[in-house]
Amino acid sequence: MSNRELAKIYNPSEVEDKWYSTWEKSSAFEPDMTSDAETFTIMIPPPNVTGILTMGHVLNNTIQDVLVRRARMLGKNTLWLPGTDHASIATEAKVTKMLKEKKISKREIGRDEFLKHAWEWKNQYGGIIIKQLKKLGCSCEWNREKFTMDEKYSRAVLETFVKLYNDGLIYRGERIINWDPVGLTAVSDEEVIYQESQGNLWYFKYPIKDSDEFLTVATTRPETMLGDTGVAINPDDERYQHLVGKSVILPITNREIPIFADSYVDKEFGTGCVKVTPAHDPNDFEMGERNNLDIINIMHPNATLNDNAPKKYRGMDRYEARKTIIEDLDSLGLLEKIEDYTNNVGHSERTNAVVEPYLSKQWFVKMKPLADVALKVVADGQIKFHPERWTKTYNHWLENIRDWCISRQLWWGHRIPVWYKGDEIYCGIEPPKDDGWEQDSDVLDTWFSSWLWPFATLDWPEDTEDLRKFYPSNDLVTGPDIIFFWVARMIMAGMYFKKDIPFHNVYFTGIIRDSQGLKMSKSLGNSPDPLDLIEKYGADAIRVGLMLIAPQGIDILFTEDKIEQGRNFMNKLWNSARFVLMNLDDKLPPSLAEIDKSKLDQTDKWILSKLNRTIENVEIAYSRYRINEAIKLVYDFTWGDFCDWYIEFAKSRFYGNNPDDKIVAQSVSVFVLKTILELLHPFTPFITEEIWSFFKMDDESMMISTNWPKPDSQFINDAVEDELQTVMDVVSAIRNVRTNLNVSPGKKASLFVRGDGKLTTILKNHNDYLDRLAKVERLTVGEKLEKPEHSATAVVRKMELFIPLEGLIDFDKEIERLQKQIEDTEGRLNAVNRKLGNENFVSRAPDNVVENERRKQSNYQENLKKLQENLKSLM
RNA sequence: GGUCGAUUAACUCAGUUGGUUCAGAGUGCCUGCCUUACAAGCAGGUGGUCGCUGGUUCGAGUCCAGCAUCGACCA
Repeated sequence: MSNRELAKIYNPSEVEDKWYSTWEKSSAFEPDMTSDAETFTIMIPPPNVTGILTMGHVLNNTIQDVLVRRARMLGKNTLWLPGTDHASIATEAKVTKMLKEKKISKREIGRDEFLKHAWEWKNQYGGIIIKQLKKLGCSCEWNREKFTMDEKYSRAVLETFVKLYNDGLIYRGERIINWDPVGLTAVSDEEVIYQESQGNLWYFKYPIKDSDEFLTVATTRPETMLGDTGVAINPDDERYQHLVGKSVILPITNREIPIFADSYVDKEFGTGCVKVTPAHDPNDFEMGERNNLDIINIMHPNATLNDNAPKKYRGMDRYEARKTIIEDLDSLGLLEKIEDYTNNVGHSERTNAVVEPYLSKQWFVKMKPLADVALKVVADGQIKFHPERWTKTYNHWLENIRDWCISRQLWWGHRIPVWYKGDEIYCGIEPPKDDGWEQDSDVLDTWFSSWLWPFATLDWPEDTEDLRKFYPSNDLVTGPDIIFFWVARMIMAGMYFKKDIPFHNVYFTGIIRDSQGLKMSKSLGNSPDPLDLIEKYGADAIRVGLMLIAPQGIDILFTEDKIEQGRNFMNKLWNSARFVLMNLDDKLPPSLAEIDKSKLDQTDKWILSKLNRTIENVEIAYSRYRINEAIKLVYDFTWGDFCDWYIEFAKSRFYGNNPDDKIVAQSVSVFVLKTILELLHPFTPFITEEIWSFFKMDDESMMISTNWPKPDSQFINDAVEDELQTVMDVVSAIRNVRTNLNVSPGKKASLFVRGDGKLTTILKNHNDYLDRLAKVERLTVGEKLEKPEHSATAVVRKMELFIPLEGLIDFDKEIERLQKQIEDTEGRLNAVNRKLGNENFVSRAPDNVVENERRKQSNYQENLKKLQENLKSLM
């Protein structure tokens, strides 16, 4: 114990860095490799190496830290493994931009030189977010920090590629993929974000060959008509049956293309005739395959028109070409009409460019076999989702899974381990030995490395001790927005490569929004910098403020006053500790275990009962992953029970003249405070460690490695809780009277209580407390006591309280007050009477429920009678 | 169009298995207090037909159906 006093106001910045480095120095975050204790593992969702801390990260990582710190206190061998991913597209874009500013062209310097710059950039700016997580208090095991492009990790990525290739689950194919014409790379289906936009539907007339007739097609992308190689109609469509087998002359190009029937065509949409462009639309591509159509690619990778287009259009951007083609068809008299049309346009997640469906040769993973296993382990409960409803989304995606395009036309990432020589293909971790081979120039999708995160971070495929000890992990905490990108794929990878689930529980957080309900984003500028908030309020305040409003999987509207609530709570806790400390003698009191239990005051028993009840409920909350409930319980206990009542009760004993009792009060205060610190530590690590240092005994460890409190049911005592509740109700009633009648707070009053002896004895026994908390100077009780003149009245638990306030009492106010109470009681009584008047209720509801209603009825009746009598005596 | 959420006090949100103070918390607002832990505080108070309409039930904020509004994801 230290003799220092606590400052009047808690100052977080003074203590946070101090404790963080103390923890790090003492290896508090490291697991014990010699221990046989049960392990607890969390793998951090790796933030982008280019990223900075957002409110989303704060939410997510606070939850992880809460789980991890509690597990550590529960004595588990705990590993929270941190790291970052290489974020292929984002990083490459950033580095390219940086080079451009230095007038260096990526293409000119070439791949190797570019990668040198990229690594330099990564080493210099990457991982800022890691330092920020430390500011937040995250107790990650930094010695094991991983990056998805570490040497060992990269090897794991290549290993999985080669295995999947050899197992026939990876193939190369020419398909329509989502092409990002700005990033100049393919992206997967999941990386396309659809946004509704106001467009048009253009109706074009295509002349039918050897006829004066036309056939009208509708399209949202007129420029693709240059690549049309057919026109399709539904086979059941009576209107066009006669045209099947004939052909149209494609305007502008004057190419002859067939009219054919395909059941894909929707009779109701547009005219029921569809222009078919196999090289530029996935559905058209499939129709093309079914019907042996030509494939004509009319675009360069940057979405300008290529040499397959007529000369006039070559080199035009797709939108310029669109405009020109519409004009040209119009002047040919082939533009029938234009309709407004709302369609969903796909944008690249990274560059926001409009994605072009584009025919291209790419690498794919065959997903069906992987998906089936992943479905099973969630369906049979091996992996649980919290909240559970996300399993529906998960199942739906997996049941309709499509193959995963994993090649990216980028340099920053894991280069595809495939080499070509003529028609020969070689796939292996090491390059082929002989000459003449050329490696595939593409890299792999970043998610193709992060889906291995749960085990590649433990140095798989090596059979390491870490891997044996810490896989599978326990909990994954992440946002539902990456359920497909990451969660589902990790489950697939775990089952395929490790033959075991990667984690047991998945906790899906909500998404943080601003007060308008908008998603926080850099471009909107509506996201506060968490570091500013930490600076201003302290990390603990942010953590607790956020946890209080973060129910499972529900979006969170963030405003700074939530953090203020957290800060206020920290200050309250600080001051309660300050109070306890300043009422100790020179040393810590004996521990609760050393105190003779028969010496405990009723208020001691009361707070211990409340405390143990709280611990029990906190346990239940954790078991259900109700993190917000757990913190709320501790918050309410600390503020509402310990500070508002127990400490106030204890003042009588601290300032009284019974030294033995004072020591008991000290012991209980310290015990309860320390238990609060234990319950709070996962949420507010810094302040609790700081306060702990003032109260810890010499043989006790740091807060971070103390034991998690166990509920002790022998302390739970309904009778004592009820007894103290009576006292508290009387105190509240007197305060109410005093305030309403404008009695100055310091003025002492007498109290006369008429009521049952059993109840009034309780008040007698707690006379001191009534005095201290309600300024009751003299207490008189009796079953037949006369109501003193000029007294205000209140009814509490069938007792009538009379407070003589001669000269002070304002009769009108008192009448008003009583009338209000009468009205309130009448309302309650009516409700009960209605219930009991219902014969069905009385005969069919369980006895205890009916009994309870009867008890309420008689209470209300009695109270009402007393209130009415008292009112009458005033009128 | 499909799936899943949300709708409770002026605001932001809790509310488990339908039944005990279940109609709550924080913020705001009103009144009074710098009461020797804390004004980032204390005491007291004002706020609500629990989105709408039906149904099940002795009993519905809670379960079911439909509808409305908002949102997310998917097509």
